[in-house]
Amino acid sequence: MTERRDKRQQILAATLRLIVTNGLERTPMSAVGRAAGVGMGTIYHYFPSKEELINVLYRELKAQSHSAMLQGYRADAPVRERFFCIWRNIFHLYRDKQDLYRFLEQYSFSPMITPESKVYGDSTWNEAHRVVEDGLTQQILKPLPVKLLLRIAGAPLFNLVQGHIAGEIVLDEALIEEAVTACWDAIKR
Amino acid sequence: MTERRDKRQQILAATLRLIVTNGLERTPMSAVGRAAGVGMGTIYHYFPSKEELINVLYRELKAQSHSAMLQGYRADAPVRERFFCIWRNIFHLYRDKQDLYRFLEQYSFSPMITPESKVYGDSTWNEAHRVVEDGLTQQILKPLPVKLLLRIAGAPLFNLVQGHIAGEIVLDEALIEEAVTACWDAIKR
Amino acid sequence: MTERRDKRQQILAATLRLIVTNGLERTPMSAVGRAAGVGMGTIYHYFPSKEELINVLYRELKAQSHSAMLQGYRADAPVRERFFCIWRNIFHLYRDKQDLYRFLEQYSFSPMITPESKVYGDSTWNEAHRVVEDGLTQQILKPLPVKLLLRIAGAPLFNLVQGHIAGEIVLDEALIEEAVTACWDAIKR
Amino acid sequence: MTERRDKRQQILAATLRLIVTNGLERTPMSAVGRAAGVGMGTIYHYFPSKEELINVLYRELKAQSHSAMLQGYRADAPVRERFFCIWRNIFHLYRDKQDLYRFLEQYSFSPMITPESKVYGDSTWNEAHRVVEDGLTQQILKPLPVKLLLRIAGAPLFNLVQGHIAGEIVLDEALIEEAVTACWDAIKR
DNA sequence: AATGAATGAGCTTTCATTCAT
DNA sequence: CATGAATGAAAGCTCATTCAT
Repeated sequence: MTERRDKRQQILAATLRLIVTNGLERTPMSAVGRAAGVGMGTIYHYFPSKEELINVLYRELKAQSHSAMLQGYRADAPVRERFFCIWRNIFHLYRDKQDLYRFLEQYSFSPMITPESKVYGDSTWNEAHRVVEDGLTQQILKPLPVKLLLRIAGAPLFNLVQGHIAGEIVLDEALIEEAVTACWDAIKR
Repeated sequence: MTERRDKRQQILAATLRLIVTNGLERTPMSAVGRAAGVGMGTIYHYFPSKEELINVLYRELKAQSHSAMLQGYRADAPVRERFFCIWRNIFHLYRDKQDLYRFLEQYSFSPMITPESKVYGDSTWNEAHRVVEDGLTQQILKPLPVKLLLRIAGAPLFNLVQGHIAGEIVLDEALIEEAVTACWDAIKR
Repeated sequence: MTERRDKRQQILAATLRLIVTNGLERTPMSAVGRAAGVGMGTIYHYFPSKEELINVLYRELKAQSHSAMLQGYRADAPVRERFFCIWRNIFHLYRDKQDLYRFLEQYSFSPMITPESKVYGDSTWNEAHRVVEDGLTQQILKPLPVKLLLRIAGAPLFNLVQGHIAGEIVLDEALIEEAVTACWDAIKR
Repeated sequence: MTERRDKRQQILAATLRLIVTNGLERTPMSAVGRAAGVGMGTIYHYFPSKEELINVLYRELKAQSHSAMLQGYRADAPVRERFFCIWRNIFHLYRDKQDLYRFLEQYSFSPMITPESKVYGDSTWNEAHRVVEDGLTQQILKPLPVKLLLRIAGAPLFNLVQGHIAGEIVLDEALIEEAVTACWDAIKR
């Protein structure tokens, strides 16, 4: 039983590693098997196809983002504090788990990710969504569509980590604080 | 010959169309030929390989962004006005040429785009870079690294158009104005 | 598994047969697969590329020549007898395994045969080399460089089999005896 | 008119050069055109196909061999002298025109050379044939089939030049003399 | 006569998936 | 459960040949 989960996890971990390194189409299933230390056919016991393997990986990473996002989160705190908590968490997550970040960055919009997975992925943002709604209700934020506010404030999360990976900037605690503040400033009244 | 340029342009146009529709790896060269109305081998008269074709396309689209970006731009205008001009232009461009937008969105970080092409693309931002520098000098903007400011204010350009394409929001003139304002608010003092 | 070696051998045999019949460049890998009774992809389990397949074949045939060459060979026999033994063996081998002969004849100097394979092949001549050296030491042979003597005496091995295949001459035992004598006469004092 | 012959010759020369360097199948007609300084289509004014081009080249080189072979040849000289003259000439020719040598070595038995060309090529040896016949009549040579004698004595012509090109031996005048003697010894009574 | 852009059949090679062991 | 040899469709690319100019 733990064996089973182990193999499954090994396969997922190997897939993530290989894909961010070599790209989706340059990662044959045989290479995944080799890197995971299992036979190629074994992968097909856990995942019916490469596409499904990728989609499962996508959803697991999204779930990981989701729980990381809510570390130390208190639903009863003021809007601004909740916003800062989530944004900080995401910055830390992406900065520290670059494989996760790179995968989501590159494949979130790939045709290989099915609409179902995308919908699932969107739900990751449920809590952020709620924060923004509350901010609107309390008239703390600009009176614009929620989706718009979320995108405006959320976009830099990806973009800045990219700058970090590229070596353009160094996302230390101080800079993350400035960045979150900027995100907040963008949408606050 | 205009003929010559025609064929080249037909190939590039067909490539763009097919790739944003089906994805890079599901766009065989034979399909490009068919869609462009030329023989498959003809593509190889104009581009030495699929990789180079993609990179040329990338660079041409970047160049297109660059010139669109500076429509109606006056270098002697105040910083805020220059910022608004560029940001508005990009929003319009991406919103109205969704193929261009989608391509850059999906493949800017693909391993198929060479580092040379990426560097080429970066120069597109020269003018935006200058605007931010001027803003810093005049103490209009937050005292943070230029690269950071650019990424914070630039990230929504992509992200919002995505929302527009997904049908989540409608990027009309009013909303673009709000969005540019939000971008500005994120980095202004 | 004997299975494994079987498939490998089937592929090599089919390759040899097809190449001597149709030529290297008119032998697609698909035809090799068909003739060997295996799928085309299977060939690539055993050989990483067409080039390597050809080189392996080349080396195996060279090794076959090598062992055939020393049938009934006695290293303590007189130089002349050792020379006759080796030369007779080669004549017989080439005459009776024309595919082997034709392959070596046509592709020994093809750019597809790598220098490494060529070096490997050369060692086949070690024993002949030794015979000639002994002949020089014993002053039975003309006082010329070993390499020169070997080439002078060795050249007809290929050329006569060619005449046999072309139907110009019939390499029966009597004629082989004459031919070996002629080779010997060419280099003896 | 001379123009015409010039272009034709340029094409043949370029073909020879490219083919011995890169191999027959890695020498596209476009490369021939480029190297010959003519358009690709022009080649087809002079030669109906690549195959015919190669065959014409083969026959021209054979003709060149033929005339080189008879330099200073006197049909009324003694057999031994005539033999030495022809053999010496061939050695010199091959040694000094290595492109010619390499081409004949590699492609004489290629399936691309038509039977007609091969027959033509064989006629190159007419005079050598006559010498051997005379040698037989005068009972100077071993009583064996002419074809056999020719091959035994002729084989080293190719093989030794190969050693020269490979750097194993240096075919200077002295060594050529020894080699011709060895060829003669092989077939003389 | 001379050109070289255009063509597409055919090549080598890859890889998701199956299945006998 | 686990394996990995076997498969063959499909990819990128080459090049002999044609033909409009």
